[in-house]
Amino acid sequence: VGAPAARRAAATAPGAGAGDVRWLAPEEESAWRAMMAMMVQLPWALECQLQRDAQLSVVEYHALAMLSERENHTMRMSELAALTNASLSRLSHLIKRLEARGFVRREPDPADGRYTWAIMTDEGYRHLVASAPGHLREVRDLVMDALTPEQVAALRDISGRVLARLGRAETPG
Amino acid sequence: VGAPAARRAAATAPGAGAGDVRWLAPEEESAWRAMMAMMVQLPWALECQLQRDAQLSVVEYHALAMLSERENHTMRMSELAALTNASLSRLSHLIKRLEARGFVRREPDPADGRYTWAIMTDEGYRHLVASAPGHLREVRDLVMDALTPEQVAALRDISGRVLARLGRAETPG
DNA sequence: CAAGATTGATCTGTCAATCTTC
DNA sequence: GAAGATTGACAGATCAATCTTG
Repeated sequence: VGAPAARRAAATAPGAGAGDVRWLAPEEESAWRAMMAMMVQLPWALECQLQRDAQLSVVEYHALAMLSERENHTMRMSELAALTNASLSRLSHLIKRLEARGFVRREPDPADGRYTWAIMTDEGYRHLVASAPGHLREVRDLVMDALTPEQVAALRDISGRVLARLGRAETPG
Repeated sequence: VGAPAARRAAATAPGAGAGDVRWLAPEEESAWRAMMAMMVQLPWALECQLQRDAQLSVVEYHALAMLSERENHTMRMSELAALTNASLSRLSHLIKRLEARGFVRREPDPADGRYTWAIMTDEGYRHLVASAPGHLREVRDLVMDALTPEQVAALRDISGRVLARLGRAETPG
C-alpha cells in the first residue's frame, strides 16, 4: 500500500510496532492499486453521466430508485438512508433538495410522529424512468460488458466478503 | 441498476429509445449492488482509520506515498495529480494544506518555470512512515485477508478491465 | 496561445448540536 | 431518555476563470 520507500524505512525503524507489519505481496500491491483507481474513477464517470443527462447525482438516483420499488413509492427516511449507504443527515439534506425540485415530498408518520415518510411524486417517478436507460447504458458499458459472466460472479463474491468485514466493525463491543 | 419498477414502466413507455435498453440480469444486478455498496463503504472505512490515527485523508496519504517512491521525494504537480487520480486543482488545494503542516514544500522548476515541484520534507516522510503500518493493517484486514489469492488476482483483472473502459472515454474524438 | 498551476465562488457532506415524539 | 430527523457551521472538491511561462 504505497510507500515501498517507507517500507524499507519502517523495516528498520526501532519501535511503534512496525516490526509486526506484514507488507503487501507484489500481486496484492498491484491488485490494490488497480482497485483503488477503479473505486475513484468509476463513481466519477457515473456521476458525470447522470449529472449531464439527468441532473442527478448517483445517490439521488439511487434514492429515487429505492423508492420506486416500494408500494406507493414511500419509505422511511431512516430506512432509505440505510439502503443508500448515506447518513441520516446527508439524506435529510439530499431529500430537501429533491423536494425543492418536486421529485419527493415528506410527511410525518400519522401512527408514530418520530418517523418521516419520504414519498416520491409522479414527477419524480417520471424523471427516474426517463433517466434509467442512460444510467444503465453507462453501467453496462463500463462494467458488465467489460467482464465475463465468471468475473461478474467473482465480483459479487469479492464485494460480499469485503462488505462482511466492513459490517463486522460497525458494532464495536 | 435500481428501479425494477421503473423497468416495468420503461418497458411499456412509448418513445425516448427506452425500447432498446438491455436491463441487468439478476446476477448482474446483485453484483452491481454489492459492488456499489463496497465502493461507498470501503473508502469511508479507510478515511476513518487514517484520519483517526494519522490525521490524513486517503488522498493525502497517497500523495505522500507516491512522493516517497521518488528520488529526493520530488515530483511535478501534474504528474502527482495523475498518479493520485486527482485534478490539478484539487491537488493544488491539497498540497497547500500539507505545506502548511510542514509535510511538503513547493518550488518552481529552475529549468522550466511552468512546472512546479512538490517536495516531501523529512517531517512529511517521518509522518508517512509512522502512518503506513496502521493503514496497511486496515487494508489487509478489510480486503486482502478476506479474499483468497485467486480472488485477489481476479480483483486485479476485473479492475484492469474496468479501468480500460474508463480510459477509453477520456480522449473523445 | 498552449500548458502547468493557482485561486475564489459554490456546492455537497460531515459533524455536533438541537428538536420532537414516544 | 432514547431514537428518528433536522439544522447550521465548517471542511473539502469542483468548476470556471485567471495567471505565468515558454
